[in-house]
Amino acid sequence: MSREPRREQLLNAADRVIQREGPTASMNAIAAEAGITKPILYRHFGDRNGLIKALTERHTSGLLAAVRAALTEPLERRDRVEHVLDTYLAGIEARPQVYRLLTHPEPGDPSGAGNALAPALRRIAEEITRAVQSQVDLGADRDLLAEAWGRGITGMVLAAGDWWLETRPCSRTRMVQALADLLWGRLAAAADLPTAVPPVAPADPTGPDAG
Amino acid sequence: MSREPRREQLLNAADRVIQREGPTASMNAIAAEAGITKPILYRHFGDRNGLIKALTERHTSGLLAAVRAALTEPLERRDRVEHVLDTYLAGIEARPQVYRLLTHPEPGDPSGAGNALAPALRRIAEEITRAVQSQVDLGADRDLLAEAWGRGITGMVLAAGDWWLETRPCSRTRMVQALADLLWGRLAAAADLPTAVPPVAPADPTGPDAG
DNA sequence: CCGGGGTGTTACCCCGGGTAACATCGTCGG
DNA sequence: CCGACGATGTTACCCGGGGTAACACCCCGG
Repeated sequence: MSREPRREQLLNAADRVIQREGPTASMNAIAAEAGITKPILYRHFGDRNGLIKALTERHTSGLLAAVRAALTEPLERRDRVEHVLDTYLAGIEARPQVYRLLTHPEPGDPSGAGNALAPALRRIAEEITRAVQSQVDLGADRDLLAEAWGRGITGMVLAAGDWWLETRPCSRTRMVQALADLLWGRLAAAADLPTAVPPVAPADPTGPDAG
Repeated sequence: MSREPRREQLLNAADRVIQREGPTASMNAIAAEAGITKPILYRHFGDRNGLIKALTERHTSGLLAAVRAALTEPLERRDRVEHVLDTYLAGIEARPQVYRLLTHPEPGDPSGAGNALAPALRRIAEEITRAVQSQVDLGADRDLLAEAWGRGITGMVLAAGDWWLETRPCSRTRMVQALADLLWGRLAAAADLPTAVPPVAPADPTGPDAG
């Protein structure tokens, strides 16, 4: 029997374990779930990273395709942005554990690691960059701006989405609005609040240094 | 001799090692750098997390204080935002390894882990939230918006700053401008590019061939 | 019958976090 | 002076996880 079908089975098992235990699931646990032992996993995937990569590749494709589609939707720009945001949030909402796997960079990878954006997210960032470059007239700075914004927007949605998933402070729709408003310069446009604090010490209920 | 001074020495050693090897440095390595062995580290810090926490606390205080100061600078809002962005970028530029330690969540922490924002960054996010709440008139949604934006902006700067540090595509000043422009709604305000691509065909970096 | 490519196993190595048990030094109190 | 305590430090070990070596089975085509 060709190797592919088995690979799929093993990936399914890995998926189940990670769904259950999160991205820190051990190779032993995954092997056990598949009803086998470690060396087989290593035969198929080389090392843990290979397994994770194969696993993320599967899920990434879906989310990435959805985002890409949303990015080229023929809508007003604001609506299109909202659509993209909603697509991402809906994706992470649907399967949180998978989402964690995708967004959480593998710890054990010292190869120029430490990147804030995991591979899957980097690809989303690239999509955004491409979309901005091809859709928005930004003058001479277009390349720099598109790249910086691609990363920036992705990081923004990552962090905000993470918080939203954890605390669920509002509906998805409202969250989409909040983020789109930020991107739309509402922070810049809003009026100043009557400055209650001169230059020093605000009355701070929580206390600045919690020891 | 009281315990504090030794603690400081050990933290200094840990600092040196991490400066050299990055956040993945082992406890053995840190102990060796300090000229001692592991159990002493554990006596002082409980576990690796305790060590890391103590270490980050030191560095966080500096960056956090700088950001906090920048957030309350008596400037035009745009200038203040730029000042905050510049403060952060300058901070991570000065000591990249420390920055990685601060921004990279500890992998082995299963306690509600997986958060996109490491503790140090979460504190920065809180500062931003507080600043927005107290300075900007956002109407009824103020709390939700301030919280979401605090996280979002932090994540944006994290991801974009990360990319900037790695690839150095431009000066710090220019990067600050790019991010401030994004926050100022330049993405929303810019004109559409003549849509050269109907539904198919990938983006063309040499310029859209408008037919 | 043989051989190769798939399946699987047990047993092991290495390394890193974490701990137990033991030895030493200096200072304070009787 | 002596003992006790609290710090210093040590060696040696446990555990668990990634990763590998060596061996065994099973089936199919030549």
